[in-house]
Amino acid sequence: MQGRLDTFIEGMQGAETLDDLQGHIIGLRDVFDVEHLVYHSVNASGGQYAALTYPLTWVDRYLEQDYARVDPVVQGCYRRFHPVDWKRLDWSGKQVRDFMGEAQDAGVGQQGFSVPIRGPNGQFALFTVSDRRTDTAWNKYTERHVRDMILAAHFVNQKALEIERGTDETQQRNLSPREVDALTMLAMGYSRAQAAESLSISEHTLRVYIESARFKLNASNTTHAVARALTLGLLIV
Amino acid sequence: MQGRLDTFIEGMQGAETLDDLQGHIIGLRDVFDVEHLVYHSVNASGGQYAALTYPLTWVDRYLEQDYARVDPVVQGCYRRFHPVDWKRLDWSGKQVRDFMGEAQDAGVGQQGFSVPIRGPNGQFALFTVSDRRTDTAWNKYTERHVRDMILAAHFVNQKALEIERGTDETQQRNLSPREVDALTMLAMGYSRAQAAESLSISEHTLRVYIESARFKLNASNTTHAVARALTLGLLIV
DNA sequence: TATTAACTCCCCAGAAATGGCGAGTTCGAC
DNA sequence: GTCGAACTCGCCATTTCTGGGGAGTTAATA
Repeated sequence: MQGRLDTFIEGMQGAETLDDLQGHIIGLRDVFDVEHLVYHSVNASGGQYAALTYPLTWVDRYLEQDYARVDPVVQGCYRRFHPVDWKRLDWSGKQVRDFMGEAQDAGVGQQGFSVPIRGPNGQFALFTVSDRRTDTAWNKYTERHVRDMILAAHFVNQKALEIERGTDETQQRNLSPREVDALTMLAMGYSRAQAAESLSISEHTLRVYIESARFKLNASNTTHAVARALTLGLLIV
Repeated sequence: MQGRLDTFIEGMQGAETLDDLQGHIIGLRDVFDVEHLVYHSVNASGGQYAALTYPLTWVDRYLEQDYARVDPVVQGCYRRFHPVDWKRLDWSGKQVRDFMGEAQDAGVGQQGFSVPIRGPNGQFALFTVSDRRTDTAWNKYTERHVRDMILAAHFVNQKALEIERGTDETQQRNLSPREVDALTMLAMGYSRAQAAESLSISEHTLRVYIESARFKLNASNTTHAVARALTLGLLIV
């Protein structure tokens, strides 16, 4: 496996389009010897991109129903750092059970293992393998291959970012230190008056920072600006 | 190396305090056979934690001068996904050159290679190795060990998160679906009126959601509530 | 079935944020 | 040495939020 994965990563470097990547994902499924393999990226601008081996009808259904808001895999990985076995997630709740039922019917294996991946500007992606092995076989399988999956997740995401924006480096213009300060205070719950006092500047100056930050972030109001700054990883609250 | 890294990762699982981790970091330097090795995390609560082999005087100086705002390694990694060789970073600019001079004097090797790591809630960390090898030797070294460094970075960060908050999973407070909807709309920049229309409810109802969310999140105003929901990973914008 | 939580609706007054006007200093970079 | 970008200050009118009341319906769960 180690050798095949290395070969795969090298081979993937040639990919230049998202279609190429989709092809590699299918190849990767064989390398990992599982039934399904999914790479799904959500960037902070709301754009989604997926390369996967699930049936397309299920993908359509998933998007149409906005199942990402229910899917325990997405919700669980979003608040974890380390990869997680689907069995460890919280599957209680009516909506979730209904969702799971549908997913089973659609042919998604009952076993699954997902690796959360995060990139600059609040990018979030998932690398998932799923299968029908028994619990014991699956435990043994995942234990043996966690590291391979972490690496595969990393390189697939790196390639996807590179394809999407030409490089994996983002060209976002930075907020000035004072703009960061201002938004940080607001994110901590201070009112404008309190924030201004905290920073020892006039409330008006504070407003200038907020507005220029709003402009840079393309935000329509203060809350939006703070939200964008947070999801872009610009604030350390 | 592969074998020694595996052993290291297993050994590190026993670490229970940050001091333990510091010890492992020193051990890891030998595994990687470099002069310095640094793990530096900035968690979402603003606390910083570092485990490293640099001289402490340099660390103090770095913190005191808030050099993270200047350091091209931090700045560059912050907007990249893939690990990066220090040579590829932008070292122009007066402040940066001064900083580099000081770093050299402090004994930081001229060669360096850093892996950006991101966790839930905007956590950001760096895993860095630095050395004094020649350019060619360093290129060969980094090329051979990128994957090892990615894995080491992952597991060190996972351990650090686990130590810091007991688990790598962030705590969930249950906002109701409508509360999530409401905060999501606001985080996307909608005004209350627009959000209410989007959700097909009266503006007043929307207010009820915002206020109950504010209460649950212990937030002092709408912006704060949205910020907290985002950093708690409750919203996927 | 009982109970809890979520969901939905309405009014008013005071507090806070926004939009639009302008202006001077300092610092590093080209 | 000019240029741009960051930092700092003020006022007024308008819009938007917040805090304080109260109340009925559905859906899940114990």
